[in-house]
Amino acid sequence: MSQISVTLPDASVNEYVAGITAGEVVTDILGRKHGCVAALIDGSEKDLGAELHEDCAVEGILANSEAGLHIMRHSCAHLLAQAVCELYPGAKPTIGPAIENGFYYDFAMEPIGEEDLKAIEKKMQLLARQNLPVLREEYTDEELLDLFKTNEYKLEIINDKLEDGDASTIYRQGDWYDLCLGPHVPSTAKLMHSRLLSVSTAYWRGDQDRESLVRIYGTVFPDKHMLKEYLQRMDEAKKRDHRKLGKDLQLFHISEKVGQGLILWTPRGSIIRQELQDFIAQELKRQGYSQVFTPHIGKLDLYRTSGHFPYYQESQYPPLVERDLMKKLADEGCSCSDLSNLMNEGDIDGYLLKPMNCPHHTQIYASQPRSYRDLPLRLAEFGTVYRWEQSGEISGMTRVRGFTQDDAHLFVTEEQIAEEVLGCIELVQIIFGTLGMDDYRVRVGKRDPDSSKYVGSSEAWDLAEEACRQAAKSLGVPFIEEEGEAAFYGPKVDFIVRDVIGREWQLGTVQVDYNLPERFDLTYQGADGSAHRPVMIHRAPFGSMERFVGVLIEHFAGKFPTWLAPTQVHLITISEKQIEYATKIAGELKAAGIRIEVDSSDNTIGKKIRTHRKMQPAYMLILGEEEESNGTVSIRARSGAQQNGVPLADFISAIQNEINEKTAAPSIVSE
RNA sequence: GCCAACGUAGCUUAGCUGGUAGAGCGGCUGAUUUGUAAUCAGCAGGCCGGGAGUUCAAAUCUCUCCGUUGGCUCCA
Repeated sequence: MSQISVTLPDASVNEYVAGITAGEVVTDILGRKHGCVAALIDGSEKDLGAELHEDCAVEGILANSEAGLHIMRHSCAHLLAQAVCELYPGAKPTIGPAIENGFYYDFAMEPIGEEDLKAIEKKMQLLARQNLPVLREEYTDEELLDLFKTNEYKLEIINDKLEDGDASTIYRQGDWYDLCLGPHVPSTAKLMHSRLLSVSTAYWRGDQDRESLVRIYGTVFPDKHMLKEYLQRMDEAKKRDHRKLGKDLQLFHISEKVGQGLILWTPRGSIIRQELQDFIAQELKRQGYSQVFTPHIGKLDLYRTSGHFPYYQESQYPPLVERDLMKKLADEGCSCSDLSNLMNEGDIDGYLLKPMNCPHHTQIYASQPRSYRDLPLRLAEFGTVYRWEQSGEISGMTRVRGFTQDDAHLFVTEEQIAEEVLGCIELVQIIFGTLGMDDYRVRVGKRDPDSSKYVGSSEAWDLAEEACRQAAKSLGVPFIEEEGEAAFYGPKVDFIVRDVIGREWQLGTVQVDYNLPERFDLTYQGADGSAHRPVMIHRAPFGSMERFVGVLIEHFAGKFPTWLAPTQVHLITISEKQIEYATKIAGELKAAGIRIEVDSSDNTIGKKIRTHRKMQPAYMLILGEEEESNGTVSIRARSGAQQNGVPLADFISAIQNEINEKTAAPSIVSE
């Protein structure tokens, strides 16, 4: 019997009999309770059951490693499919990959509800307990086609693979098997700690025109404890949902009567927005921006010139057409599609709710002759724009149909691009830094080389993409470049943050645009006396006020830093005897510019604290006999920590300092 | 837009297979004057998302529209 040399993770080499399995090697080096679900053989992931016939390097993949979790999730998707197939004999499994934090599996079957998940879960547990070995089996193409002959989805996958010349294998557990490349855990017993999370639907192969399938999401962990911890974390996350907190803290409201995706900022939410706007306006002043204001609508022709009208018609509110013209067209028997054609051709004009601010800003630029000495010209506006988002996409404040961008357009010379893009990016960093948002990623969006939706010359695109890449590089944080993520008019640098449920939102964005200046024929006179074309930079550090505040609510879990808190200090009297004292203190705080609320009701102190905690003021001041006779206040922090007997003047100067410094969390009371 | 689930007072919710609504919180009114996460009592709030249908009878069944949620698709 021949021997093979197996290199171990510590670089030592062991001799084994050829044909030994990876699992046996792992057991040999780590012991029986090795906690591995698969193995790396010469760097590629394989089953523990894989036989070794040649010299190689072997390393166990621990269940609680990233790679190990991924394999478990994938295996658990199989377990789910097995359970579903046993419970619903008509169900046809399609695909079921591991995803971040879990897995899903899509089935062609009759719709099921959340309540059905329990039974499936139970079945999975049962199958896990049976400790079914998960076996890899190889078949010829013909055999594979035969094995899956009743499942047209699997057949489609197999046929695609055959076209690509790829071989495939199946994995078997008990009587059930699935087409899969693996690797998988050695037995279903590794999948005891799973949980099904939700059921929804998805299209076969993500194609709207194809069948819709039942998708079941779930997750799995190596032990009970990790599963519990994960579920608790998800639970916590749900409590932070800005849609819930927005209601509880009275920050915004969406009325069916006003319309889907249209945010009504209530007084408390408006304070946050206003503070943020003031903050950014201050930075803009420092960076040499000019404030402008432009109307909410513009002529269709403006957007024909900019290209937005033809490019993004399906995501715009329909144009407004003059009443008399409408009537005339109607009398002439003009149909809706005729009208649409007339508008497309430019034969009739109308007005559009602005989907962007840039076209308006180009007209401010063009309002007078510009010299190179005027550049860069930086025009800033909190501009409200309207986009007809698909109804199913609308959600809370993060995906809406009307929103206000903290927009600006910089008109620059080509030489100024790099520096100005950098300035924009720094602005984003200042904002994110101040708010303690450090969990973001940066993406340089480039054009998709295979698509024709882009405008402008290829040379201009190359230059612009390079400017964005350089700017992103200078950030000192990792960034990725993604093809196909550019706007139709130019490349961009996006700042993407995650919400508590793990969804990603694009917030800040900086975009280089060679296109609009061309389309609007914008020029400036150079030092050489001839006309040159400026370049436009679009940038919005928050992205939109709605989305930003939505994400911010979740980021702070409603516990805003003092400078943003809708009410900063709540005054709580112990009894009616202190009403006068509370009124006096309230007056002084207000005079100091602090946002307060006074509760002098006859509720018990416990009740009042309970009630006011919910609104998350930065501080509560407790006012009783003791405070009144000493002329002091007792400060209660959100945590419950308290500092008694503080002179009011001391508190005022401390909180003012905290507000001016935009301290990330209230910190006057030491814990 | 597509698929699915859901929609009962301001909020959270009870109401089984049809017999026209119950509660807690909040609100208001009293009593109470309180030292740190719910003082007691009383009162007022509902066209059960809108509309249509089936039925002697609909919050409960059917259809349709609106909205919400979870996904899919999309996101200048």
